[in-house]
Order: sequence, then structure tokens, then C-alpha cells
Amino acid sequence: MKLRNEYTCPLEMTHDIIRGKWKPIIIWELSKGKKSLSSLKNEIKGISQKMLLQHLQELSDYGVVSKNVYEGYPLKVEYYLTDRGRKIFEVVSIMQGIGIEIMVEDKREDFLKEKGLL
Amino acid sequence: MKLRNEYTCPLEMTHDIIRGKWKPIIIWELSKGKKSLSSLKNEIKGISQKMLLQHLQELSDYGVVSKNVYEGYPLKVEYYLTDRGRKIFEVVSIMQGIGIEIMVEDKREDFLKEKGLL
DNA sequence: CAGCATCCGATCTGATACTG
DNA sequence: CAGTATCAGATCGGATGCTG
Repeated sequence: MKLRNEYTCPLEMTHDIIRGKWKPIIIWELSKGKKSLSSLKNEIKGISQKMLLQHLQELSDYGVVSKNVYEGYPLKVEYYLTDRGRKIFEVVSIMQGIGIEIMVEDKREDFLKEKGLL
Repeated sequence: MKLRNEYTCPLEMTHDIIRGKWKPIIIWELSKGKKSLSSLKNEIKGISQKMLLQHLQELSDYGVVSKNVYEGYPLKVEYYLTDRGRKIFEVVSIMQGIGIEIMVEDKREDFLKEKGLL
């Protein structure tokens, strides 16, 4: 667990958890179900394996993500959101909703339709 | 306006807006009403003037914050949330709520009581 | 009071190569 | 397939001093 004690307010703590560049999108993907490293890597466009692993490790330190490891070859590992992770997902979900609102207001419906979000 | 066009999904855009170290807390303070630079500086413990100004500038580029400037001496400037800023505040507000939940679950009620949040 | 410039260390991110 | 190590560049953040 990596959560600090010197937060000024609870807001800061949540912010600390999701601040990394790829963290919200990782949480978004994991909200759909358990995922292997490689499927996350394929689904998150542009992410490097290093950053993916590093962020998964940090999220795990925060108690947001956990994993099941199955021994044998090929290795199989499943990452998933913990209860706390599903709480954090509520924030991520609102971020998505507000992002859509702003894009609509910004006349970017074309983008949203392309993504199947409108 | 600083919002990019290459977002993969709306989530990324929202994340981009609030990622800076002090951005959520600045938005939180501004949600209470118009504020001068110096009152923000006093209310946000630990922030440097440089970061405060830089983040206000970025939030302004994103259309989240605006300001009124009154000529004369001493100079008077009021920062405030735009409509878009109030949308983003919804995210920040949820971040606070979830942060409180996590702290409760983490047995940090003492902290919350101290801050008058419980 | 509001705001700018500069210097510097810390942190973050990405590319690449390698291991079990 | 999952995970580690290293190196370099980019970005971020903080301290300080100066300006209108």
C-alpha cells in the first residue's frame, strides 16, 4: 500500500491514485472484466509494455487492482479491479461522461459517432 | 484553447484537464466562488505562486477558468469557474466523495473528523 | 497585488534489449 | 506470455528574484 498520510483532503488521495498518464484508461478497460497483460496492451492504443506494467504495479500498491497468477506454460495472469478499484471506476466513469458532454458542446459529434459513443 | 484533437476517448480529454498536481484543489476552491490569486495562495496549503499561476493559465486555456481584471491600484483580479469549469467540478466533487469513502474504509475517520468531513 | 523569468532537481515516459 | 533493467529525453514542480 502506497497511500500517503499527509493528504490535505480526500480529493488529493483520489487524484494521486489516477494521475498517471494511462491510469484512467487502464481502469476503464479492467472495468469490463479480467484481462491479461497482452490484451490490455492490445486494447490500449499507444501504451508501452513498461508503462502498462508500471501503472498496474502502482494501482496494485494502491489496492485498486489485483491479479491472479496461474503457473504453467504459457504463463497466464489475469488482472482485475478490486472493490476499491470499482469505487475508483466511478470517478473514471464520470470523467468519460463529462468528456462526452464537453465534446458535444465543442461540436465534436463526428468523433463521438466514429467511436460509437453518440 | 489547448484541447487536442487526437484523444482516443473522451476520458482522456477530461484527464488531460485535471492532471496537474494542484488542478483539482484549485477547481475545488473556485467552486466556492470568485477568488483572487492571493486568497487562493493562502487557501491552498503548500502551493507556490508559480504553479498556481501556471495551472490557472492552463485551466484557462482549457476553458475551465476565466478571470475579471479590474484596473487601478492595488490591482484586483478575480478568478472563477466557467460553465465548463462547473462541469469539471462534478468530477472533482466525485473524487472528493470517493476519497472520503476510501478513507473511511481505511479507518482514517480521525483525519476526516479533524477536517470536519465526517 | 498580480504576474513573469530563470535555474535546477525530481519525476515521468518511452525505446530497447534481455530473462524465466 | 509475463516481467525486469537501463538509459535518455521530456515534462513537471519548486525556489528565488524582479516588474508594473
